[in-house]
Amino acid sequence: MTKDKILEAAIHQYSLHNYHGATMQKIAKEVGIKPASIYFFYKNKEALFVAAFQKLLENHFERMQTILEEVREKPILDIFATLMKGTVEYHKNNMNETNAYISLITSPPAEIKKFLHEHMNKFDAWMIDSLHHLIKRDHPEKSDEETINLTRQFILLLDGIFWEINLYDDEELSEQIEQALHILDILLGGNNNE
Amino acid sequence: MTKDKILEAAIHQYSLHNYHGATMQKIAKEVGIKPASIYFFYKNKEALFVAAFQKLLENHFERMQTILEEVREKPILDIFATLMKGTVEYHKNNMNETNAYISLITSPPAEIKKFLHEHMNKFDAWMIDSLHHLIKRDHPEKSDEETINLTRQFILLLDGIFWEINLYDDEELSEQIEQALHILDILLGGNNNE
Amino acid sequence: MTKDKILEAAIHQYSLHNYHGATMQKIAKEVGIKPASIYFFYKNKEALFVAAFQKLLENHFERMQTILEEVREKPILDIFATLMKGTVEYHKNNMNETNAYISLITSPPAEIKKFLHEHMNKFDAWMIDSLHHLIKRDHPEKSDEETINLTRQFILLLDGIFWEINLYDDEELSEQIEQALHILDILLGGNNNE
Amino acid sequence: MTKDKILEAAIHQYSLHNYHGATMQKIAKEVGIKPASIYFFYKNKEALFVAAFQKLLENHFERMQTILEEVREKPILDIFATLMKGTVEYHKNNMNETNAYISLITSPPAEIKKFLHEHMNKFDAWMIDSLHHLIKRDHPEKSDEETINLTRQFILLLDGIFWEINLYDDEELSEQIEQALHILDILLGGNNNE
DNA sequence: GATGAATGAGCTTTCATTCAT
DNA sequence: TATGAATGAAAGCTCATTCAT
Repeated sequence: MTKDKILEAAIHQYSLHNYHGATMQKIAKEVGIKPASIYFFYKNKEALFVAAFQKLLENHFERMQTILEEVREKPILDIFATLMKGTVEYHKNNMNETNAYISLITSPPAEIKKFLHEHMNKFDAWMIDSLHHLIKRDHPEKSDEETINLTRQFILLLDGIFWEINLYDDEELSEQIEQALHILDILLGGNNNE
Repeated sequence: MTKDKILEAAIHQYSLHNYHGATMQKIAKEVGIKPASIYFFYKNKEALFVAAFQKLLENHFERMQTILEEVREKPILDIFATLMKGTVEYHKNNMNETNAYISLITSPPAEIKKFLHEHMNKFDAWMIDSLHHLIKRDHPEKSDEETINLTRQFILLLDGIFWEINLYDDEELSEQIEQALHILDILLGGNNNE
Repeated sequence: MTKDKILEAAIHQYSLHNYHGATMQKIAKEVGIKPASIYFFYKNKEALFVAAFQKLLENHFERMQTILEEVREKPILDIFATLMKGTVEYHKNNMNETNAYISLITSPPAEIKKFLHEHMNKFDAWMIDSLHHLIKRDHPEKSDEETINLTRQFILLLDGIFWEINLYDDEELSEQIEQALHILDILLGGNNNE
Repeated sequence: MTKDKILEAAIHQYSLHNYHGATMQKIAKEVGIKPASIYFFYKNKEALFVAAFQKLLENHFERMQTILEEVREKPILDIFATLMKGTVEYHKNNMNETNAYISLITSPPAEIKKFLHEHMNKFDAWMIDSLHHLIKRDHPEKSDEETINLTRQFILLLDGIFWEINLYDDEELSEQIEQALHILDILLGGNNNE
């Protein structure tokens, strides 16, 4: 559908050139229509991007949910590993969308700020809740506080890896993931691996 | 000096609106001159921003060096804590410049890419080298491999905290820093909880 | 059609002020539109003028063909006279376009140079061929070499007259045309006029 | 002297880009000074170009006088030939100045029009007078009218050659000069081929 | 649904010029 | 003599948007 193609093109152009650089011209060209036609579907540029950003955030959320769903039967350390590697892999393969996501978070247009905040809260709550539950499943001996802390620590490490996607090449990044997983192993009490 | 004031205004406007939104008009207004005057000092917008980005990266480097210099006499865990808190504090107080820095790293203009890469390498090498040396000082019993791993783990946690500056409010961020320091404590064998 | 009117206005402004002085503003004003509208039809100023110059040269060619067509039944000396007078008359009445043509030939913009050269060759070949044929018609006794020389001599005299349009007023120019025709009369062997 | 160098640079830039394209910037650069410095010598751009054009015309006049001076002892047909070849050679070697001269004549800036007209009259009178005298010297049998006509015819052919400098390459131009000299030979009654 | 044609606003940039030094 | 610094004006051009078709 044209309306969706416009949305995707908008995200793509935003990832390449940011809001001011993502012109209606470029978006239209990517879709294969004329700029005037966009106005049939969206009132103006602002409305288009509000829609585009919402889609972007929903995509991101759904993707993380899918990754988690696929590994929830495995032991918790494997889940941690898969989430990290899955995140990296996805972002390496979708640098454009990732950059758009980062741009959006670091300098969100005023119109989307409220929506963005709600999204981040929802996402955070979901992640903490899901992981909390899974950790408990494998480590019923841990207290609630311990479990929550572990969740937070995982998220911290995941965020570290996420940011380093921008900084390191593949090999270095793999090493950093190993470091993260090693830390998680220790935190889970598995450092008695000997 | 006008030339420097233009550079600062360029960084500021870039942090607020990104490259396309940082117009010569706005930059000139911030300096208190007319747009045409900018061209006396810089050939064109691109040249101005190449200069601005170089300055931005150098600022960032110098600042980290300063922070480290001020705490190098303290024990290593304090150094870790100070570096993290110093980084967060600086960025919280200079959100504009931080956002400019993040923008620059996540979507660097083609002209600055080479310079950016060199900078990141230099910065990384300096950080690893400095921390390596300081860890050795306090923990001479650790092997080189252990020390290097520890350095990498610290950097990973620091990057996590850095990215979370964008996501969390002050209180949550403090908690995350605590988590990070707790992990580092464990990794240093501090609370060998046994 | 707007697109054609823009072309004509471009030629006119070029004839008045040369390339740098023929501003999009002035061209638009002459057409009765806004400058931005020109860019709907032509990519930029350069593209507009490439098109304009091509049209100018084609106009010039067609005009000369028309003049020749109208007199081809008359004796050769009359043809010579008509071509000369027709050229002068046209140029006197269209000084702007003539000046544009002269400007174009004396300092052609780089983009049109190739096209210009091809045009001049085509024009030259056509003129030599046409005249050659007509001279033969009236003077079958002349050798091919003589005919070709005569053609060249006519073109030389025509070029002299063409340049003198810029130098002399009407009366003096008429005298010079008389001189030219007198020479041609002699060259055709008609100097036994007494 | 700087003042003269500015003048020369102005002529050169004018020949390359016409009045509007000959910027103070470019002129200054060619001289090796800053644009502001030009204003010490000339009130403004217009004043500079009035001076430049006057110099250009004087140069042209002097050059023609020099050429004539060098050959005045030879027979008249040689003088004709030398004038023509000298003109072509000079212009071929100084295309820039020639183009400036042509530009000036075909579209003179309003301020110089009066001066230009006077110059052309003076130049014309000088040429007719000089040639008239030299033809008489070699052909005392010719009437005044014949001599004047011959002068005019020579000028006509010279103008034709002059214009064709723009149109033809070296070889074709040489041929056209041969044609012109052949005509002049006939007009002088030289090869009364019968 | 889609677009050709048009435009006001605003962008980057150049230009001639000024003036204190 | 010469220039560093500055600017008003205007250049070429882009952009979001409109509207009749």
